[in-house]
Amino acid sequence: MTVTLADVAARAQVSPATVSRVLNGNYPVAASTRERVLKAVDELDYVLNGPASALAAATSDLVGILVNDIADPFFGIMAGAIQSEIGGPGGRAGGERLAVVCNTGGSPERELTYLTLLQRQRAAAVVLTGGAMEDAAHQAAVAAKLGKLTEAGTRVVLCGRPPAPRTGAIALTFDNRGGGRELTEHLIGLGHRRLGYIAGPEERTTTRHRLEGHRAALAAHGIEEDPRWTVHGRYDRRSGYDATLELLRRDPSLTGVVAANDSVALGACAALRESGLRIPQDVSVAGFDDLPFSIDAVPALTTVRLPLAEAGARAGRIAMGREEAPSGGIATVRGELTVRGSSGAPRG
Amino acid sequence: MTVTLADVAARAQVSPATVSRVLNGNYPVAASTRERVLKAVDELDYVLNGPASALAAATSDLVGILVNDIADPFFGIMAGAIQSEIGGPGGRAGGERLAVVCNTGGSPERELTYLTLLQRQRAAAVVLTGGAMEDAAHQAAVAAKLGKLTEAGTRVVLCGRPPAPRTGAIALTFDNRGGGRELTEHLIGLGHRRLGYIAGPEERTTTRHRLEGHRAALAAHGIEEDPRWTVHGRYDRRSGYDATLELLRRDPSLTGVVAANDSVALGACAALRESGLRIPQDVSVAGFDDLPFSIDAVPALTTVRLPLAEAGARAGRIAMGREEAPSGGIATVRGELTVRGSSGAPRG
DNA sequence: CTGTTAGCGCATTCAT
DNA sequence: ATGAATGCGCTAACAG
Repeated sequence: MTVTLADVAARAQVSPATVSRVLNGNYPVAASTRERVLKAVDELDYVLNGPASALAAATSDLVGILVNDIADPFFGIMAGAIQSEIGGPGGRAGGERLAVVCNTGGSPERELTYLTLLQRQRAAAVVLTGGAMEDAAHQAAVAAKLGKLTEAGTRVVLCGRPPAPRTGAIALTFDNRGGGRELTEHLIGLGHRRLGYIAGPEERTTTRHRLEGHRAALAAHGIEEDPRWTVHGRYDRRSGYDATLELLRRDPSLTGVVAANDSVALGACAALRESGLRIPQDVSVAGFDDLPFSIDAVPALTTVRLPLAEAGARAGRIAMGREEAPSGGIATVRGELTVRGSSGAPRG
Repeated sequence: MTVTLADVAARAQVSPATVSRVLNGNYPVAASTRERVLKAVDELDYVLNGPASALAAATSDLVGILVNDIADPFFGIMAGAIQSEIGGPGGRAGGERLAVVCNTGGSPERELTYLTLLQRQRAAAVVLTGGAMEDAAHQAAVAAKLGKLTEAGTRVVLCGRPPAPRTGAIALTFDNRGGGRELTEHLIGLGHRRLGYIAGPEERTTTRHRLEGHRAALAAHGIEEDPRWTVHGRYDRRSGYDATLELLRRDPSLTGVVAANDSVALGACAALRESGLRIPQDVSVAGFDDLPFSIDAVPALTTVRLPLAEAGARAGRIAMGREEAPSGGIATVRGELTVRGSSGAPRG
């Protein structure tokens, strides 16, 4: 019923081994026989059995990419760049790898389960993107899992994620702290002294680092922070909207709102506008990431541009062994302060 | 070196068969022995070999989701919904399926290659999202491939894509034509007679259907279309920006711009604004899809809301056999006209 | 350059 | 309820 390699061999009048060799292309085969084999493959409409092949060769062509939220372009852009370098269909790499993205939805359990599933499949490589959860138990579990993966020969790369020491994983981490600091310093430079901060979910490295950068800037300029000025939420628009209303309620005298990311900033803008406040005349707004839509906000968002596509591409190349890993296994990717219309001098 | 099922069996003092049975859970096993086995699994830190398992069982737990552009939330939202229903980690389905999304980048070759790769892996199901390429040869090739997949027992579901007759694939198609028509009728109702249209890439079903709806509306109201009023581009912001400038150059008297989707509409807004035109007082703008950011445009975008998450979830359930397929294997999902501030009466 | 031989690790009959 | 035996389809030595 289902066509096997043996069928192809019979039709091409060669041994199964020869068929395997022409299919894998990593062994010398006479041009004439190769053609005969290819012809038989075509005629029989044969497709290689992936599991059988993986079992026999003890390796697979699966490459996993883990993302926290596939609906968020932040991850989509990275994932797309990684995938294009993995070389799957149409990629430059030639080999036909199955680059697949797995959506954890920000859930620790799912992250771990996906890692196990990928381990099961004997994945060739795994790339984890975005911030990590800060729960100690979970971090330990992930680290253990990553250690096992690298030990088993799976290349593991972290992209936009803090390093995982002693796991063998290569890390390309974003300088969220530095970016956050630079951004807030920009606002302080404009004269702001009363800044609200809409943070991401607690227990996330990205959230913490960006917030730390913000606070470092305030401290460096002798500005004492009011506890009312910080609100935690999710990384989405709605969260920014709600949090901004809350901030306004707590302290109407704020002259600026710094958001965890661009989506949150967009929600903040909406809330301010609906509250009858002008941006930036009454309140300045800043985001983070510089996603494509940020330039279309009105006014355009001041933000920190993260080279998501570049970082993803590099992570993909490293995962494929086509680029050398950074020395020490860790490289820091910096963001670039991008000033646009949403930030200006404070009122009054 | 690597732990196998046999090792577990030895440690638990049972036969390999028994270990297999407790792991798969679809066979009666005494509670006491089950515990012993599980304990051994835990102690040895055993992970099932996916390829071996798939080979022996002749089925795999892989489910593929094909998207045209993973960086576009249009696809991200659908993919996320599909994945959550597939039941992978944390999904409601219980089973541990590896739901993976593959990014074709809109390339026909990649689409085909991914399909082949998934076929190789003996995927349990495949969901194809978004519009299809209209190249006849490619469509035939895809149809043939889908036929083989369903024939081999892989469930194939099309989500937001036209039906593929005689392939055994279930289709949940979006009513792009109806949505496009309704949208343009809304503008005509406001008094518009000179409407520019920024279409997506040619040779894409989505592009054609939306454009056909637009033209049907014009025809129904006796409006003759000027060939200068239609421009083709990509489904992104930049394309909308460029196309709008081009439209303005060709005919400055246009009173409205209808865009292929929301991202394009955002670019159109930017171009209009930079040209000193007010929205909607000077020119009305409309998008399609109602992606999350559309409500944050200034003014908020008039668009057609597509229930992406709902459709994706349904597609996922059908792919898992947890929901009955629509009668005839085809269901049409309608969009909903969503009027917001970007559309108004024409000037003058 | 090509054929032969032996498993890869597991799921499944068939027994018991 | 459990064990023993067989083979899934392929690749990797090893010969020649």
